[in-house]
Amino acid sequence: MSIDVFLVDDHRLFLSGVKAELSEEFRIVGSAHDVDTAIAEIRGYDPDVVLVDVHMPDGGGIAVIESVGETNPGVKFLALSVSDQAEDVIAMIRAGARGYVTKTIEPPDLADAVRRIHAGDAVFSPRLAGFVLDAFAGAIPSDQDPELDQLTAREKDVLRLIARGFAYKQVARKLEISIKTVETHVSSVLRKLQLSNRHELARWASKRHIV
Amino acid sequence: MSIDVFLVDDHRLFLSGVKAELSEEFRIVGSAHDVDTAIAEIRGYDPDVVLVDVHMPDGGGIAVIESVGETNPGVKFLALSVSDQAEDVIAMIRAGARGYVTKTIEPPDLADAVRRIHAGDAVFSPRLAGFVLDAFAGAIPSDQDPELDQLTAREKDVLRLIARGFAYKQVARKLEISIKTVETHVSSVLRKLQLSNRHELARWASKRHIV
DNA sequence: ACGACAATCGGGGATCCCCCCCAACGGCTC
DNA sequence: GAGCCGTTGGGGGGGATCCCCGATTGTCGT
Repeated sequence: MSIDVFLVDDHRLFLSGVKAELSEEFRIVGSAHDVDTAIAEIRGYDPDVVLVDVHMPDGGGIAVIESVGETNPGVKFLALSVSDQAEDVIAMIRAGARGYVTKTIEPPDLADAVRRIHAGDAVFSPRLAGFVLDAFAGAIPSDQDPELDQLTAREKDVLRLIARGFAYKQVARKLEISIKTVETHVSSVLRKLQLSNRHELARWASKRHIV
Repeated sequence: MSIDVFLVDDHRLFLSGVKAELSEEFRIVGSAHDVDTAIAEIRGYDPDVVLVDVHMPDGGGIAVIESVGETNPGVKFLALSVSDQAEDVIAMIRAGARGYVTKTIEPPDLADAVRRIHAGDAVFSPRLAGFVLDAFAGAIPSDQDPELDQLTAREKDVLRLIARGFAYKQVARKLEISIKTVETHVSSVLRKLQLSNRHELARWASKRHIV
């Protein structure tokens, strides 16, 4: 029941270092130092976990994750990089990586990370954890705004549609009421929320993720 | 150099179970089974890690995390709950928890989680990891949209201001150009992005986090 | 030198948005 | 029943937006 691990890194020295450190505990089924052979070999071996470098020629780790992900959805990826840049982390997670650790990691911690990735965990270096948490927290505010409570049900209906960019006429048609009624509701909403026009209203709504 | 842990759970049986399992490895400096005493005692003990239940009377874990977070920013929180509902996870992370695990966790894994939380890691149950990753991936698209490349520099300037809710007149004043020029740019942008009016444009921009 | 294009500006007109005024109906509370 | 409020609708006016037409300047590449 050992875990099959595949390594991808364009620095061969680093590759052999990782291999040496992990081979005691895991079965290293293979390794590659460029994107194309990595994709081909991972498809063949179908390992449990792939450690993949972020920055490589010909597309980097993203290309590997996206290509393999389509054919071998069971393979889990752990990004391993010198970079702790937000955009790199985001890009890898978007591509489908289940974790991201920097190369400053200690060998025992890396082994632990591989185990956790295989168990289904998400793994991030301590420094990146806070960043990921912040982004996650900002992702879906969604809580009840007390300001929304001052609005009546119908006003909220109108607000939602206005926030989506519909013209008064379209809102009227969707709610099956007259344009004049839509105007009345919008006026009430603007007054209650202390806004001056529908553009500010749309902005107010988008900031609150009311869509 | 042992880790000081404080426990908060309104179920005393569960509380003593956790205490029994963790007391070998960690120093359990105290525990509480309601929100108010939890807040008071955590402030006094200033532990390294607090295990806190999500659902409790008088505000639940959120109240504990938010109150203590203001006075003792060094305290790290691990949410421990029977619920794996997305809204619970989001609420706790927003409050300031550094991790969230379900109570189905095995004792050794819980001990491991406490260690990782203390080390600065973010910890999530395997089932929650995918959810958190998805939310994170959606949080900041931010990558280069190929559609943005069709726009000229000036058009993007105008787009940014329109997206912020400014009227043409205000955009004109800010960019020190005529209203007519603003209209021309907006028209080009609308045509290139296949949108029909400035409201859809504002929405298009807000979805892409162009602000 | 010529064409292509970005950026600037304008006229005119159709439509949309915003804000006043107003009023009717139903439901609720006092 | 009288009053309050939500929801519905209307008139009219002034400003904002959108699209059609046009134009000039400057830069860049062939």
